[in-house]
Amino acid sequence: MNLSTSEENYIKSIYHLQLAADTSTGSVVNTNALAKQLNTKAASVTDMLKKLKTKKLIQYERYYGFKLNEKGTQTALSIIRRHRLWEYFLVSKLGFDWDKVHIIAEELEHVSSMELIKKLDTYLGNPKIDPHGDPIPDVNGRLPVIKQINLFMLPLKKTGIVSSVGNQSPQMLEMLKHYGIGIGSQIKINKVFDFDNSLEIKLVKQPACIISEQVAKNIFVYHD
Amino acid sequence: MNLSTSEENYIKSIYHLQLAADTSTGSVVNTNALAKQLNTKAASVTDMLKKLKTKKLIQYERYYGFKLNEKGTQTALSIIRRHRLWEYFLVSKLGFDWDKVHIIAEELEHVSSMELIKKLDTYLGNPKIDPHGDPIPDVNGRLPVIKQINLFMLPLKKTGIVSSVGNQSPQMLEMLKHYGIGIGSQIKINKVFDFDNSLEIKLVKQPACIISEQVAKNIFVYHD
DNA sequence: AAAAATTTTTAGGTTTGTCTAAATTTATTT
DNA sequence: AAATAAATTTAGACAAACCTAAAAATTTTT
Repeated sequence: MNLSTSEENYIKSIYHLQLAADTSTGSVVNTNALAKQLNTKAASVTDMLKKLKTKKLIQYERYYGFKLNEKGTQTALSIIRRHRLWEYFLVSKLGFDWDKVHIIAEELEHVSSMELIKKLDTYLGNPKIDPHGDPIPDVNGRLPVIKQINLFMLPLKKTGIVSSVGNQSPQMLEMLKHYGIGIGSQIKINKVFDFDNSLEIKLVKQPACIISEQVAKNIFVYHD
Repeated sequence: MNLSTSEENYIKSIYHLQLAADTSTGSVVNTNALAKQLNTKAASVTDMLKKLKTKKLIQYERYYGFKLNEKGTQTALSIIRRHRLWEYFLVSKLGFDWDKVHIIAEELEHVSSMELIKKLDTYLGNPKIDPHGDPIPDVNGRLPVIKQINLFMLPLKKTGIVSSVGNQSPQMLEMLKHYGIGIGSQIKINKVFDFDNSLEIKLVKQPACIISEQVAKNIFVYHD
């Protein structure tokens, strides 16, 4: 099934709105919300909904709302997979800051080669979490169960892999850069100082250093 | 200047046709040739030429042919730069075979972020030649003067960097994979056996090995 | 349960990039 | 230099994706 960039954007937005939606209403999305999300007008949304219905990607009854069916959901997950893998690439390989990658990944995600995504995934080491801490769906559209915890909760001497950072202000980025902490960094807690809850941490190939409780609480690690 | 994917493809094709054209005619391109190259019809080309003229990217007088002006040429070189950097990435980092990357790079080249290309270039080590042996324009649209020579011509004990391969048949790819030779490999000639002109070569982190004259003549190296 | 407000859809247009078919212009034969 | 052929352009249409404005359906208010 070959989808246009526009169709893909609609599918992705519907997916995100469904997730955010009240499940009690059956995760049905409404036209205005989608129009707002996509920065377009309600009339345009209706046009596209008709097309997505004929392509059998959504369930849609006019005036009654709409939602992705199984095929649509799988399509959305595949697009999200591409988006998040590219974000991971941009941050971990090209050295972009977290907050700059979304717009670029938004373009890259529409490059459709299966082979490309397969090889990119392998090259990146099959990451499970993107730089914002969101899970990356696997080839089969399955979302990994993320055992992401606050660095503060990591048991002493156990290795965690930095998966995301809560505060993405330039100040925080500067500090993390200084400590050499980035997405994917292997990190261990050597000691907790009870006085102020600061932590002595150890990163691979770097001397141990101390970070404040405040910093630690903004760092999330992947830990199995 | 924000160009659509279609406009970019036209600009790129005109550039390539101009290069291939007889310079005696002033490198002027004709409508049918462009239509054929772009897999479209002459009428569509005429439509687009009008638009590219109003955007001041080409010189165009109806019935008299057309060519890129300075602005158009710079635009073309920027697109070609993106294309070739992506091809380099796909081969050297993701492990694609040379002959599979063109179609994918054709999509990636339209992702427009300047920052992305700048960082990609740095990440790849500012390559000068793409996997097909074609030069990669620099940020300012200057084409590097390529000192690409046949491996056979590389002076004994001097290091060359593999830049391209003449024969891209699966058989050749298999053989190169076996020897661990790829684009970017650092290669040295230890010895030439006069008997059959076979070469003893040495690659970084690999034991010396011997390749036939026939193989050597299909390998091109960058050497300064 | 009417009236009012909101949401959604339809109707009819616009732009981009394409097309076919016909009309022009240029080039080549004879 | 006509006649013929080839290349190019115009004219008019079409699909995709968007728009505005008006109509229809639903929901909320009174």
